[in-house]
Amino acid sequence: MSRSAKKEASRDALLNQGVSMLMRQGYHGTGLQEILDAVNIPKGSFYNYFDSKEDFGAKVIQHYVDPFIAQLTTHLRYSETDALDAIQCYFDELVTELEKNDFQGGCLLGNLMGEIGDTSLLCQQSLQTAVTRYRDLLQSGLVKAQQQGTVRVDKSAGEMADLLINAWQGGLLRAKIEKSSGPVRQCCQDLLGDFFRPLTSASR
Amino acid sequence: MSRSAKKEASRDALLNQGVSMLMRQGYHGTGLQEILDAVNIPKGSFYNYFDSKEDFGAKVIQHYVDPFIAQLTTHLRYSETDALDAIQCYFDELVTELEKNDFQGGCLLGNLMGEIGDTSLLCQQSLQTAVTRYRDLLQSGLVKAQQQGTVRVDKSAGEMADLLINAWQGGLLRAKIEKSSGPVRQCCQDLLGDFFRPLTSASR
DNA sequence: GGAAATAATATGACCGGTTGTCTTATTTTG
DNA sequence: CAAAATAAGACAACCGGTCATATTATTTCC
Repeated sequence: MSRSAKKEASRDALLNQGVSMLMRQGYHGTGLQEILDAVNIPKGSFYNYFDSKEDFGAKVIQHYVDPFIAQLTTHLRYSETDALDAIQCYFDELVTELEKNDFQGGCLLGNLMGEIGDTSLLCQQSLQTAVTRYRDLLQSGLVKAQQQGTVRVDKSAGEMADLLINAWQGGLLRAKIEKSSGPVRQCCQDLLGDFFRPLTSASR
Repeated sequence: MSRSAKKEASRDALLNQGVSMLMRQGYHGTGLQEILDAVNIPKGSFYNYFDSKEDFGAKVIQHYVDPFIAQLTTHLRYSETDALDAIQCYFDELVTELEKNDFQGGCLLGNLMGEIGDTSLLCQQSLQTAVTRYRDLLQSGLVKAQQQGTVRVDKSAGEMADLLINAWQGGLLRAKIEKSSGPVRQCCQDLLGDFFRPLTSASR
């Protein structure tokens, strides 16, 4: 294994561990030592990979959101006929994952927005771009669904994407303290299954 | 001033300061020393008022939510004819307050749910009861609005209360990192001004 | 090609500061 | 004066960050 590849592997291990620990214990609730121990990397090496804890946090945020972007992208790609269904399937997967983890953690973006959203400028910017990336992808999916006639067109896809993300975030917080997937399930049902639907003569 | 009244005053000062600092800097991001200094109470005295930092956090949560309950209750009381309007006015006030604070802090409940929602059982329970109190009050307002015919009846008031709270929480997080009241305004408009409205022949 | 010199990287002890908590001492009260 | 409330300060543990040193890699020279 080449030198730079090994370095990249260590970086990745730190980021992965960072995602899981920051999500569960928060930014200030997680020490660097704790993360480094978990992946067996010496303390002194940390600053070979990242400039500071704050920089690390910002990188962890980007690392966290990548798989979600990929997952949603996949769903959207292989479901050209029914984008709304693709979105629903995607969120169903998230719910399943959440249940598997006993509702721990929730969403790193939401947690960090609340904790350090206005104390760390670096992380704030990282959170902004992460959320925007996610939002824009969701918007593109909703645009497709609009074109397919499964989603109402009298509201902009962007507006609906925002609402869905916001309600999902809030639902995740509730799910976390109630230890139940009820809140997130209901939120998806209310929006994707009702509010976003086009008005037909038979509806409601 | 009686002895117990003075003690109560110190307790209150600590709780008020706790609300403001925990909201802005988070639970782990705020030290007891910092809070105590701000209200000029010696460090050694802290444990005369609270059992531990965790206990303090739980009490701060309850202390935080009280004014919101009172504020919403007032709006609902003095607006027997239009409960939906009362709810809208209430949220408008919240938006104004948020703008006045330059979008800092957000909601203590949301922030702490994310940060310590599944690491501190004590705070988790406190968060649960606080959110439930708030939700139930909002639900009662929506029931009134349903009876007044301004809110659709084919969805339960509880379901809508949950959705509103969740979307509001998410919107607050977005507002915080975008430094804009857009997200929360839009969220209120989408739900109170559209989704919750009864279906009339002229709508949409 | 092999040895010596040089550069680059990895590391763990250590820094000043702060954490939450507790024991001990002082002050206040009835 | 006894009892209870309050304050002081010590405590060990931990924080993020630094740095001299040890290890490894690369280049230079014969």
